[in-house]
Amino acid sequence: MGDVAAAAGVSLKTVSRVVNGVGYVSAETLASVQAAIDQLGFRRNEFARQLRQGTAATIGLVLEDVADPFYSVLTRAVEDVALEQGYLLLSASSAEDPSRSRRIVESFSSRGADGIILAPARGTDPEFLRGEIAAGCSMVFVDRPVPGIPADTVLAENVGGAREGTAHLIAHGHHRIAFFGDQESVYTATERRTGYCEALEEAGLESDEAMMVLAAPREAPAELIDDVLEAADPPTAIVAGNNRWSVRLLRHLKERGQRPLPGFVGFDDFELGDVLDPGITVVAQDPATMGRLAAELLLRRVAGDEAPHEHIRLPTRLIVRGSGELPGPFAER
Amino acid sequence: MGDVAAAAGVSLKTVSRVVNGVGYVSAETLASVQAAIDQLGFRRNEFARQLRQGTAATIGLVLEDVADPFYSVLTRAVEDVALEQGYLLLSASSAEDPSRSRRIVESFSSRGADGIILAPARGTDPEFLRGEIAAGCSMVFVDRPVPGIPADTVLAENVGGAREGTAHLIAHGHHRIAFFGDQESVYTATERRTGYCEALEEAGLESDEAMMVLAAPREAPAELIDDVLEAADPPTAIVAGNNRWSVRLLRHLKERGQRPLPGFVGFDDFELGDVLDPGITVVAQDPATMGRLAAELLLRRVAGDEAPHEHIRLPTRLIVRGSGELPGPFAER
DNA sequence: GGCCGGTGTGTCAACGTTGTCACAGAGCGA
DNA sequence: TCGCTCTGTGACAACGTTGACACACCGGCC
Repeated sequence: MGDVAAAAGVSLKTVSRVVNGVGYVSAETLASVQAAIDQLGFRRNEFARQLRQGTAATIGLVLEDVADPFYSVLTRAVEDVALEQGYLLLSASSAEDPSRSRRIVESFSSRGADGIILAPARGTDPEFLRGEIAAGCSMVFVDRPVPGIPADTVLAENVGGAREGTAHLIAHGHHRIAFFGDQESVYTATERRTGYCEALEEAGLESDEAMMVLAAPREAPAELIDDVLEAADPPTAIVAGNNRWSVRLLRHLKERGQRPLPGFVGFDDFELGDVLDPGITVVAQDPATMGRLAAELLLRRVAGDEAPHEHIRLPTRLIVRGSGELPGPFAER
Repeated sequence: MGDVAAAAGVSLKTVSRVVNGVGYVSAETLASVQAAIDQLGFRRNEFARQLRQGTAATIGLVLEDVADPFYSVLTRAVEDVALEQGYLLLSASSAEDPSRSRRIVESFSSRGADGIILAPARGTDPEFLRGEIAAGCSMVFVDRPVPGIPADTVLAENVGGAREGTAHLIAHGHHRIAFFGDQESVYTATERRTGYCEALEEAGLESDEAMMVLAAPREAPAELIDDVLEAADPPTAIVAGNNRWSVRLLRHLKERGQRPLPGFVGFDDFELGDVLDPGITVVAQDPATMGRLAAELLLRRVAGDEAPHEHIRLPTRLIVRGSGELPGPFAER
């Protein structure tokens, strides 16, 4: 900036005014400064600006894995909001590892993130997060909350959605329904299992531990699935607790050549679910809206909004495509 | 840092030494400084550090759309390399819009990105990129190059892969094969079409413009597809130029209830391609390796590696699953 | 004429860190 | 004893920007 000032024969401050478009600058001064800027290829040094201003117009996004379509769609929505409002977005995958997640949050926060949208990994230390918030880094939780932390949350209607999906199978004549969800320590997994159990109970059906698998879909051994499918009293229908489990199970069923196909309802939609035959009935979430709302909420906080914390529950939507309507043994006709 | 120094009764510089673990500090001084740091919850201000050091240990990643599974997997791989080497990753989707892409690159670069991995949007101004590189921001192009720019590239074997996929259909008795690819201005689209044309030519088949659609898969009207499928001399097989087109076409074929199913080979693998019936034969790329190699290459450049630019071509792999082996009218038996 | 607000420009300090230099004591070999 | 290296610490400037403040000029109004 000094060079530009010298070239244009003005003071540093005047160049600063031109660059930022604030304050009074005469037309001719402006022109000569602009010319000097263009000629020298000057670019404002953001580090110095950030240091001086104490802010970086940056937000962070930490979620389990960008390669998961649920999160990648959410990421894109956050990106769009951030770009629109002139914020830079930092993002990283926690890989569901609390220490990696913590490292990421620390690095974002020390790099001046004004706020962070966080899908907390299971086992995240609440005290740590509390400290970050106290240090001035706003937080919005998406997909999963951390109980007792003063922050906004944007979650899906996990219990209600899973209840509806399960009830849908029951209504089509299934009484013996298996549930496959993520590890017990994952919030959404237990919420959705709760919804599943509620639906069974409402229908007067007994829930059976042997019909519930809670494990990481990527790591669960195939035997775990076979144990359920080949139980003495096997299920006639399946509820998948997330899109990873849906894909895993559908692949497994195809490999087994399972016939007749069990009734199937997946939580969270996934690509090609409509193209499979039968189409896969799902309880769809809306990751794009989730991301957009979280980003807008966070940016409001960053801008100084002190209103009470919001706890948004996004409704789910049952999309009927065939697999959830395969008649069970107790179907009316 | 001043507060810590005061609390520990030492100079600023000594605190700096403790924080960075460089230089000589006596055990007891270290202990008292550490205590002061912990007590005050001190965190180094990265802005000031960056200003002083002139670097931010940051790299950027700009691609078309994180919500596209190809790019989301690539992103995850880049993330992992960056994290491993202590770099922060900035990433954003260009939405295939040159001006958005440019804005993103500028913002990354002015925020001190030491280098950028770029999947250049079609129509990206080479002069602009040249300027960024001259300004000290290393670049690695993934998926698509920008001709004439001094930078490393990591690309897929587009021509060879498409040729192999098309030849595979021909070998199974198809002589009339349609090609659906991205807009003509997209590098990979024309490369893959070239491979497709080469395979036809090698087999002594005539290529027919009416059998080639080059359009954005999201925006192409359904009639465009129907025009091809319902041509006077309709295709018996289809090559899809990317995973977006594969999904679009498979959905379209299902909606039409098209029978018999045309032979089908997709460029780039996609989730559930193996679960569909028949399984979808694809020419698979390896986005994770592409991302990893690009990130490693970029970090080497950032670290000062001045070796000649590398131009890596990642091989593709034909995965046979059924749709590409449906016999065509000229099948031998 | 004196005062005012609007316009245009410059000086200076400060943001928080780290590299350079300086200094001082201890240990040691010549 | 001198000079050397190793250890431990501090003073100070500099990174490039911007906010606070000061100043000077102009036209208009009482």
